[in-house]
Amino acid sequence: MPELPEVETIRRDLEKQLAGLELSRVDVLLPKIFQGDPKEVIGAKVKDVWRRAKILGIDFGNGRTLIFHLKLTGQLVFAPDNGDGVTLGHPIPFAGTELPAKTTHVVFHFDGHRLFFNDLRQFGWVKVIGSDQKGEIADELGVEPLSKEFTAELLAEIVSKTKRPIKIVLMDQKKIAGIGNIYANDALFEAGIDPKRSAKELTGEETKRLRDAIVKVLSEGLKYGGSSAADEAYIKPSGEPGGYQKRFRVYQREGEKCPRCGGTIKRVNLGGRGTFFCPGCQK
DNA sequence: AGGGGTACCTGCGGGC
DNA sequence: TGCCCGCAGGTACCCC
Repeated sequence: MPELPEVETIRRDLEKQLAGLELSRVDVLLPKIFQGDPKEVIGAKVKDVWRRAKILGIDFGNGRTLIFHLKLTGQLVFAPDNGDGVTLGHPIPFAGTELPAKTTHVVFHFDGHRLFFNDLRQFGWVKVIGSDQKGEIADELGVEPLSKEFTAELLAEIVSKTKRPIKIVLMDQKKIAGIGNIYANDALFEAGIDPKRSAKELTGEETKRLRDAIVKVLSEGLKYGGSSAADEAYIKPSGEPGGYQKRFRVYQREGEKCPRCGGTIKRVNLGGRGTFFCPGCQK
């Protein structure tokens, strides 16, 4: 699922691919996922591609901005336009090689290229806003974990305010922005902390370890171009998968050996979500 | 106000 | 074989 490293990978690719291109046409195939008027961005040129938490934004020269949330199964695929549609060199999850596919909900036409928004589960969305409204989105979200503002002190302050399980807190976008299930599980393993622990009970030493672990796993996710595990939809705009799934520490590794102590990785349910950890070395 | 529960949606695995 | 049920999962929204 697209979390901070996946969305940032998409952003970096799209920034190069879309630079200076003019949007000539928008096909909205599933109206409920598109909010606002697509006509407001037609004829405008791409000015900037940005990310905040798991939200991706495309600023246009006319003062309008497209924002996307990929939720669980959203995909953005950028490919040269050969007329009616696009044939990819390799199949992508839930869409195959021919685009638009059944899961394609919006098609953005640029000079000689198309950007496809696909989403199997239809939880994701696209919205047209004024570029001056970007701040309203940012204000509702917590600290960016890969920014210099994300210090051990700030994390200590965040965890001190709630008794909820630490894993739930890591995934709370209003507190820390961009961490989802994959990186929450792996960061807690890296820090040696049990995901069920009450946030406010963490010691200063544990908070420091956790801060470093979050930065480490997110940076590693980014380095490998995100995570494209089995049954996950995420791919880069080119259609290529990421590589972090090969480096999962505990995520989706129930029953396997713990890479640190050799114990067995367990799965429990926390806040309705699959939670993976090693009882042997996460205390 | 923090926190718990539920809906949104589709494909798939398990059970019979 | 094939159908049906239940489940996964990020976030918004409702309610206590």
